[in-house]
Amino acid sequence: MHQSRVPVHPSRRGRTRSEAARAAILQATRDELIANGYDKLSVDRIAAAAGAGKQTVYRWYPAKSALVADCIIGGYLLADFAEVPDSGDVRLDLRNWVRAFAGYSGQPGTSPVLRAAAAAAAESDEVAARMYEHVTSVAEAALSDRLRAAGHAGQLPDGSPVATLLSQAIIGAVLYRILTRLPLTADFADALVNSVCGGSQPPAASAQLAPGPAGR
Amino acid sequence: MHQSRVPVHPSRRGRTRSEAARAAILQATRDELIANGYDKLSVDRIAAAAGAGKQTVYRWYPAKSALVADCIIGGYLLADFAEVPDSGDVRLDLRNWVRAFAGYSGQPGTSPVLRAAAAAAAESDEVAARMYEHVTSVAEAALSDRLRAAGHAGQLPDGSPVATLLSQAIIGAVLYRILTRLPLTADFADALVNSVCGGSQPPAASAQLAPGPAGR
Amino acid sequence: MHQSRVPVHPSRRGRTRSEAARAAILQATRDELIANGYDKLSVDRIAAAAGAGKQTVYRWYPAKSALVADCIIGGYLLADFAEVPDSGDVRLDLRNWVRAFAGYSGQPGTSPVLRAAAAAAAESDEVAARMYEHVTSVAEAALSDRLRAAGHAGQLPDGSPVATLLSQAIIGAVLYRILTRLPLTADFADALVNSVCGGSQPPAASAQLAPGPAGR
Amino acid sequence: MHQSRVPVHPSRRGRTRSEAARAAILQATRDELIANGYDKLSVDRIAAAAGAGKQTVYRWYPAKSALVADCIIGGYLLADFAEVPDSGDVRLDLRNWVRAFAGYSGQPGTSPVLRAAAAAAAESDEVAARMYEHVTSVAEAALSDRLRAAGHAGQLPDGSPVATLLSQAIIGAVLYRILTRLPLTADFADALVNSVCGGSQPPAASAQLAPGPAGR
DNA sequence: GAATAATCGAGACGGTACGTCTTGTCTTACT
DNA sequence: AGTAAGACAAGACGTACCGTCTCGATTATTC
Repeated sequence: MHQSRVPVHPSRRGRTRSEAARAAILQATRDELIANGYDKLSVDRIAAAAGAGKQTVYRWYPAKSALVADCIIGGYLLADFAEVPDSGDVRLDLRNWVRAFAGYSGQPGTSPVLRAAAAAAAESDEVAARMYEHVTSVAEAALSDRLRAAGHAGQLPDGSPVATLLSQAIIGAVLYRILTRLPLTADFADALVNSVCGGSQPPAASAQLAPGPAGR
Repeated sequence: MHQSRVPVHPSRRGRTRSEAARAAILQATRDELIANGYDKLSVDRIAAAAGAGKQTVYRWYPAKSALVADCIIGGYLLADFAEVPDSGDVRLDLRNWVRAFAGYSGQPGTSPVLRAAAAAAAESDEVAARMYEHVTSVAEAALSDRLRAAGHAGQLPDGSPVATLLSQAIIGAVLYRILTRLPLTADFADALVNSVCGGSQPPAASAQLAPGPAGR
Repeated sequence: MHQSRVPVHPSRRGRTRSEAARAAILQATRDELIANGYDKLSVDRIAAAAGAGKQTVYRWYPAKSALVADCIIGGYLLADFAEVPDSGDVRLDLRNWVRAFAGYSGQPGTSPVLRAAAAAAAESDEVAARMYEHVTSVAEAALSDRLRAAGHAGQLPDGSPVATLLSQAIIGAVLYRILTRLPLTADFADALVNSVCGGSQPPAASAQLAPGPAGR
Repeated sequence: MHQSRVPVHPSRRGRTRSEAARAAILQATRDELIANGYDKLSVDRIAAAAGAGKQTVYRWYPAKSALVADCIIGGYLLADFAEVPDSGDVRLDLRNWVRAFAGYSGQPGTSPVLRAAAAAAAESDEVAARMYEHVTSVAEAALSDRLRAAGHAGQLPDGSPVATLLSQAIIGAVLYRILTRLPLTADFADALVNSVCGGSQPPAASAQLAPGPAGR
């Protein structure tokens, strides 16, 4: 997948590429995505909305799917969930992370874009790889690191595979609910963390948590 | 979503709709899906391969996504994972279920189709609802029932929400690995179940863990 | 071209064919022709408008073009111009014939149908043959007979070829003006007859005729 | 003194339209027309044969009938019959003109195209107007001019209407024979001119009519 | 009368073409 | 060289129509 945002030679012959055009294109892509969804995306419409020529779009991105991938990767779609703070209480931290994501996904226009990301990943191996590399694996690693630390601290079963698989289970559950249109509520966040981390949860720590009934 | 396989009035006026044509269309869709993937699906090609006219395709299905949905729902794509046998050992049963799915997804042509299902669900609310209703919610319920039984048996934390969320976490983890192209191996199956069900602790430890948590 | 209006065996087994249906089909064809023109003709619409099934249409007529041909031949389109009365004055008789045709073609809905006849003849050799046989050759013969009689009477140059060619010239001129949308007025009728019969016109006879300025 | 130059295309922005593509489309249309006739014309086939996209066809021509019209107007179909030479003998000149047309129409592939022109004109008012403007009215005017000159020379009845109507009668007779599939022979050409221009009357009769010297 | 058979309206069928839309490339003139 | 505009080849879309086939229902004739 082509990606050369920074010119190799800062001063080269001819007109310099317009970052403004690129930003406008990504913004227009996001708008189109929210308005029409992934399958109705039209490069013509994006270019027109961005006030750019089609060639400019294709100069930056080799294909529509790459454009969508960059739109997501470039932070135009997903806020940063690469950080899982360590407060000492892993369940609290995970809960907050999932709650943050749930809150983010509840903002208008966000769900269509997340589903577009899923659709793009489903359709193209390259996009999937690129998106995994820059987005999901980052979140997965952040969760995994936090879980590993918790394992060392005795809050959870120790071991790298467990941390990795739990991370994937958490992200997967979120993904599943996005695709099935099940709501991502704060209650869901709590219940999810309680469930997947609940097996070895010390009763004391359990008491600390607000149980809040899980939405379906 | 259009769906009228069973005539409401057994004595319709015109020629009866050909179930054979419908079956041929679904079969051709499956073949196309395996060969080219969801985004390259062509109704022209499907109709030609099925020996059907395009109008016949559109008489049965209003859009490509609905066709794919019916292809999956109709059992043309997903073998039956609606059953989770109860051997008494929930971890064993879940492991076997995930292993079976992993093995199924490893068959040639299956992954593209599963990704197509994800893409179709991502693109259309209606298809997502229809697919959830007939496919994923069925698997989810099967897993959930088994987990609930395990909760009653004291093998896992009790409570309906826990069973539901663990089911979604398991399905979600599988979905996540399908979309990210991470391999679904038997080892993955084992590690996933161990992780979300509280590690591979011996039955004694298991008994230790589940004294009946705080409610639900 | 298939044509079996009269059953070979007046009493055969089974239900008798409905002449009412056939008449309704021709009437609906005429209406469609006037409303939409020849190229927009739809057998589906004709059948629906006639309250008939498509098969009934195709039981009577092998194809759309044959239907149009029969519609015209059967008198649903063209009134009878097979008669050229003989008053003794050939110019007067021709003038009246052309005037009658001009008047007929000026009736609402007639021109589209005449043009449809031309289009049908242009597109199909069979239809052209059938239409020539039943319609134009009849008119041509009627004109030709009258002209031949005039030749014998010394009013025009004698000879069969002259009569035939003049007939074709008269019909052709009318056809030309229909296709080019030039108006068919009474003045045109007079001027046409004066022009093509004018070469050997005795001055006395000329004075008898109202010259009336020819519309273009 | 400055002469402000106005470019024909005052700086159009995008790629210039390809006249080559247009020519290829017209050529392919002509070939299709000869091969299959007007009603079997397929824009898909034309585009494929021209090596052009369908959109390019529709960018130039709004509909099939307009394409056919341009094909004819552009000289791809009708050789030039806009000239009627003046040898002094009007019957000779007309005879030659009709003979030339008869010869042209006898060439293989010409008749289907002429009938297509008639069908296109019959089906569309716009096409009829366009075709009359560029093709038939030109021929009509050429004949008319020659006839008017003959009128002034005393070879025929004088008067503009007579010239016009005779022209229309000649073209109409030719059109009639094309649509009815009657052959256009040299004999027909001679007989037609003789008939509409007052028969093959002997020079004496001719002298009677035309006081001016008829000869050369 | 009962059986048989051709017709009827209705409408699905396999095909073909339509005219539109979209993709990714290419070609203009302008900056 | 980069840019906005937009034409280009290719090909899928969803609709319309053709002429055929198949329904259940409706007349007729023949047994």
